[in-house]
Amino acid sequence: MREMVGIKERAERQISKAVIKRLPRYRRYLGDLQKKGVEKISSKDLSELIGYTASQIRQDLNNFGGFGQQGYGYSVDYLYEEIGNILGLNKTYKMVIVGYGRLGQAMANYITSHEHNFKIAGIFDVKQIIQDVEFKGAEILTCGSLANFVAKEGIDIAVITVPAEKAQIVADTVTRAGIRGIWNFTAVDLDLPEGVACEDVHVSDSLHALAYYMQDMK
Amino acid sequence: MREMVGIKERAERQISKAVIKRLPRYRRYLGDLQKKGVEKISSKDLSELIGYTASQIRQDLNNFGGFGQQGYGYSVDYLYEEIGNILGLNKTYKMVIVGYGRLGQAMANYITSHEHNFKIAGIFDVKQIIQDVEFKGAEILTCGSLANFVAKEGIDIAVITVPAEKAQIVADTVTRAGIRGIWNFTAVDLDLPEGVACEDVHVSDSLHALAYYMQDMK
DNA sequence: TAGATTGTTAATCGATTAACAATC
DNA sequence: TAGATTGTTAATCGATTAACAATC
Repeated sequence: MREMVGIKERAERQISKAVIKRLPRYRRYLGDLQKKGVEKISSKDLSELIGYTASQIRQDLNNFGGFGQQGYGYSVDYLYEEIGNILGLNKTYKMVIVGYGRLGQAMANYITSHEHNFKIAGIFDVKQIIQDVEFKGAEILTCGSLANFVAKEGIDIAVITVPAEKAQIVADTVTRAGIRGIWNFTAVDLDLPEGVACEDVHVSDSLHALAYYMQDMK
Repeated sequence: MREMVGIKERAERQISKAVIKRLPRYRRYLGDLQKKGVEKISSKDLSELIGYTASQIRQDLNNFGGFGQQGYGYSVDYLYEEIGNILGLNKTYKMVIVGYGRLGQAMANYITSHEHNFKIAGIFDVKQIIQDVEFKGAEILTCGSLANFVAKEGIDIAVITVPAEKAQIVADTVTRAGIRGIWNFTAVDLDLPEGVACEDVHVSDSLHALAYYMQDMK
């Protein structure tokens, strides 16, 4: 009886943000190893590579299951795959990019060439863009049709690369249209309803942290 | 005697990354309040705005000094300024952008229009770029002249927006030329000597974390 | 089998929150 | 002055590290 409570608690205990932030990094290093043809790795060796303690690596992974084998280590292929599954990278996601300035273009490029689980279904901008009217199969449309497009096409993620002042209104629009995730590149913390996931890429905050650490240096 | 040890320890104790990451965010909210003409704010009210506990806000700030006034709260102007000082935003920084693809262009735009403490002194790319030969006063040059430029101009920060494969070699180049900080946009963890600060903007990791949180939702 | 290395529990460390005396 | 709110100490909570039994 006590054991069952323990198991239940584990299953329901929600994983801390710190752990989740480390998962893509593990996966990245495993991908590199894979490319080098490495077949297995121990938490100790991975630790030296990635810079977390072996203990932390094992703890992190065991939040989700036992992926290793005693006396052997972890299969690189298998662990790469499993971390992908944990992250939800066994699915594909339909995206819209909202704001097709240089940053929007950069992200469109990046996603199509490097993130094969993420498909750009549409690109939106206030301006009707003349040249480059289609981006590798994705339509480029004006913002007026955004809500409709998201709802009709069942878009999962909106990439917000508009000027900061327009970020919230875009978020409201896509939220009402049923978006499930927002990838926010503006220097604004969006106000979102429950059930909409959001990841912020606050470049400004990052730059200011860099300035801080540069002082420390000298 | 015991007290002095206490004081010394405080002065030398290094502030945790978690605290530093929150500082730009505090400053951002204070900037917003400033624009709205708000003159003072209590840790309680700031807490409601920003989503950290009042206790945490006071703890964070008191790592660096007592910026408030009992019974009153914090002066918005003064605290904004002080956090800027803590972050090192009372100085200006000379930058180079290395890699002038769409992402490099986006960051050049962003920095010149929003980050007035950061000056782009030069932009570098493998290709000799014909049109747009100068970017608001910054020269656009080929990578061959990068090392020389960094050393001669006394560049503080290199913004690395090249393809991942070239990130480390660029880092080595600017490091040898005496750079003090690197703002890294590639999906690579750079190997850097002591004394060079680095901030990573790993968009891929961010996107994969988003995928994770979307599962949770539904 | 013996050696290696995991999975997991226990110990430690650090960060967050609570509480309250100091003081504006 | 009385009320408000900080600065700071103490308590709590959570995350990381250490240790080791399980086991391949």
